[in-house]
Amino acid sequence: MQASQDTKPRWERRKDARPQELLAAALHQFVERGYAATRLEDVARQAGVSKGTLYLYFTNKEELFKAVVRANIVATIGAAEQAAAAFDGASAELLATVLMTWWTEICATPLAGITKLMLAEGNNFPELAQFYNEEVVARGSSLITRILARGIERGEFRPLDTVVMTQVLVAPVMMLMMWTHSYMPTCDMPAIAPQAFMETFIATTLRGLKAD
Amino acid sequence: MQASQDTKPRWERRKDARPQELLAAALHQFVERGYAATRLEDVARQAGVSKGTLYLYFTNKEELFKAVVRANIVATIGAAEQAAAAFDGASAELLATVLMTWWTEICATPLAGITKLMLAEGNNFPELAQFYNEEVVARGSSLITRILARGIERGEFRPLDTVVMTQVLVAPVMMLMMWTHSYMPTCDMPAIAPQAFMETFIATTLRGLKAD
Amino acid sequence: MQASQDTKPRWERRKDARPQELLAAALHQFVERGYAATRLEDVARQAGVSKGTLYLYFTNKEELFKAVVRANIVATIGAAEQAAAAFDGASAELLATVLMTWWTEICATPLAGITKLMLAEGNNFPELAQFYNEEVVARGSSLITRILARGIERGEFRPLDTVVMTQVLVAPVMMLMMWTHSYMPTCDMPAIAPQAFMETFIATTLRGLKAD
Amino acid sequence: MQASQDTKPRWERRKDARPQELLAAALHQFVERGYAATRLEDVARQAGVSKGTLYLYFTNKEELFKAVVRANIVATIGAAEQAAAAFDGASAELLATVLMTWWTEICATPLAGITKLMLAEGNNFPELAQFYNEEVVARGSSLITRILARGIERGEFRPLDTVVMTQVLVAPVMMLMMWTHSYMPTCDMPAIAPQAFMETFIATTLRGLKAD
DNA sequence: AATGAATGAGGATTCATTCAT
DNA sequence: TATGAATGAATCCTCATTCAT
Repeated sequence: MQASQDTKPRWERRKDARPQELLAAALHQFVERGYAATRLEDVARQAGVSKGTLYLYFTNKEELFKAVVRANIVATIGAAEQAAAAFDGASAELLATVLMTWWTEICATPLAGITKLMLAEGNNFPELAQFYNEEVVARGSSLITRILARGIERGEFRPLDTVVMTQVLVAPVMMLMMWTHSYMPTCDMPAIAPQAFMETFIATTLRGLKAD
Repeated sequence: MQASQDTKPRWERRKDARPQELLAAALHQFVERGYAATRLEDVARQAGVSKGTLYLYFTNKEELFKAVVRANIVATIGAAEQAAAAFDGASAELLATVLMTWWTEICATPLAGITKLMLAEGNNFPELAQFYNEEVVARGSSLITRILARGIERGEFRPLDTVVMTQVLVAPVMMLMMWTHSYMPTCDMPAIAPQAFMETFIATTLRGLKAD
Repeated sequence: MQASQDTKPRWERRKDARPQELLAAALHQFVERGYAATRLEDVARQAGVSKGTLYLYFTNKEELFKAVVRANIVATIGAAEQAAAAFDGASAELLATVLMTWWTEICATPLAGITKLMLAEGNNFPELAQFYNEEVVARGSSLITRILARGIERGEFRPLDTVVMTQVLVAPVMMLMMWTHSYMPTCDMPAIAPQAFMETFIATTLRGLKAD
Repeated sequence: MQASQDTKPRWERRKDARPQELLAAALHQFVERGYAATRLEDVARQAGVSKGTLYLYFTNKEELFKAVVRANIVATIGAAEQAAAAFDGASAELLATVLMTWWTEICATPLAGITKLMLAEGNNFPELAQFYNEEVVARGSSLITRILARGIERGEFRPLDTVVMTQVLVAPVMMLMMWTHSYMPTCDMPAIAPQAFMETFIATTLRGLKAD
């Protein structure tokens, strides 16, 4: 319990790392199995602690899941919001940056599995769906919508319905995440190449948005 | 339960109708809840029978699910295969017909929920995934691939990699089904208009395929 | 099922034969699986009738079992009792005859499986055990006891405790039946030869009983 | 639940004792009811725990049964094997010791009920039958066969077929166990006296085996 | 803070028995 | 008589959650 300057005994450093380890294990299991099928015992085992310990840090399964989302996705969105607010250059560049950040930080990482999970199981867990909507979907969408508005306002983008355009931008990427985390890649169909998909998608979209 | 002029005793009409009623109820529940979360008791209740009755018609949950797929999706694919084999006109028309059939018979009906379910839970039920791959994905993909080859052979379509092109055709539609059956439509984001999506998609694609 | 010269219409002959067919099927299943593990549906199927039909002839599983015992074992005991009552010769011959009848009619037939079944499951079905005791064990034992008494009375057998001697006679044979119907014969141990066992057993016993 | 001087907290003592308590309860239930008819809930209740607790210690019913056999019968056989290997005296004495150990450790205890159970239900549970054959029947038989061979080799026993003789030795004892655990002892027939049976059996057999 | 033993509600499946036809 | 569809109680097993230590 006593604070100390880096000279902490190993078990204490351990204690500080615990939540991180638990969240990492939980992310892995949720992505691997889905929400309902994830057993907290497996999460605990993977983190090297007992099942009971999990409950010292997280009230229940639902809160554990929310914490995973907060620690990873929400944090990333927050950072993006701040970066966007501070950004001073061309809106096209800003948009490209935000989309590529989404790609590199989330889509191309195991975190994409969370998006797939929400699409897949959201109906069965309304509370989770609502949480995810508020903390992730709404904030993320709104960030993009605001960038679009900024571009239009500054005469960089053609005038268009920013909300609809946000959808047009968001949907394909979500679908790509879904796809890469379903069993489909395993099956006979030759794989979709996500990297190429994203690059083409962003390039095309920015061209289409350009004023004149 | 409704009276009818059928000469059979009500009891026997019942027996004939049972499998249909059970399959309908099962489809509804599977689409509503997903595979794992569907309780057979709920399926039975919705069909107006007891739990045990289900087992008179279907060996277990897995077979029930397969039966739902066979009775609906596989049957539709079979019909499409036959129609395609008998078709004599332009390949573009054939392709458009097959895609629109897919749309009207499956995507635009509750059956789309089955596709979503497989994408969502296929990883957790490998046996189901294999079945679905063989009976649905492989057959469906192969049908489209053959139509593309037919078009190229007849000089109607530009020469292209038919397998990759099949993916390009299939993936967006599967994604659309996924989307319409996730909780996302419920959320703040304005809905995607599937009908418009499909029409645009087909028109664009056919234009892109045309030779010259 | 085969035609015959019987004047009755086929379905009516069928009706008369039904109980026999059902009892035969039930015997087969009970011996094969044991009492608890026998499913009435299998009995019905083997007899070529529906499950419901079984209940037209037998109130329930228990009564079906009792009927099997009555139709086979009890009937045999009854015949033996009458034969014994009518018999006029040497007690040793009578005893040998009774034991050999037991052997040929029961031990060496599938009926031995019923004895095994009672030994194996009697504890779980007290009502059945009591029935079997009264109708089979008590009557059978008492028949042998009376033969022993007759032999002693007529000076043919040494005086001895007839009840204990009955046990000595009965137990090994029951054991033999048990043995031949357990899974043990399947296992590595070389098989016991029941025929030789019985012949030796009877010969030895009669020698041992002889007066002087 | 009883207080004790053990320094461990009651809770931990409990944990150590649990498997034993569960095995004891399981043995009791299996012997009482047979394998199929034993409900795991009853085992749990008798051990004073809930259904779920059982599954903390044993994967499923089958493994629970195997554990009962291992902890009791297999262990006893192992001890007998070692004792036999270390034994240095007359083969007749060794054989008598082994048979009497079998008697006192198993036949005369509730464990005999396991033998009865296997004879009674082995046919319905092939996996269990195989396990029991390998771990108990084969090892036990082989132990006796080796003792017979030792006696013959050392000129103590008449030359004879050791495998057949093993059967002659084993069968009656198994039958005795069967008998004492069937409902038969409850019935009208005067009881077999197992103790006397075994003593006579061993004495007679050893006499018969003696060379010259 | 950490443990891990214990719980018990919940769901898939089986089968003796009933009953409308 | 005969059918066979329907029932529902019974049982195995799982897993989120609790709590004594």
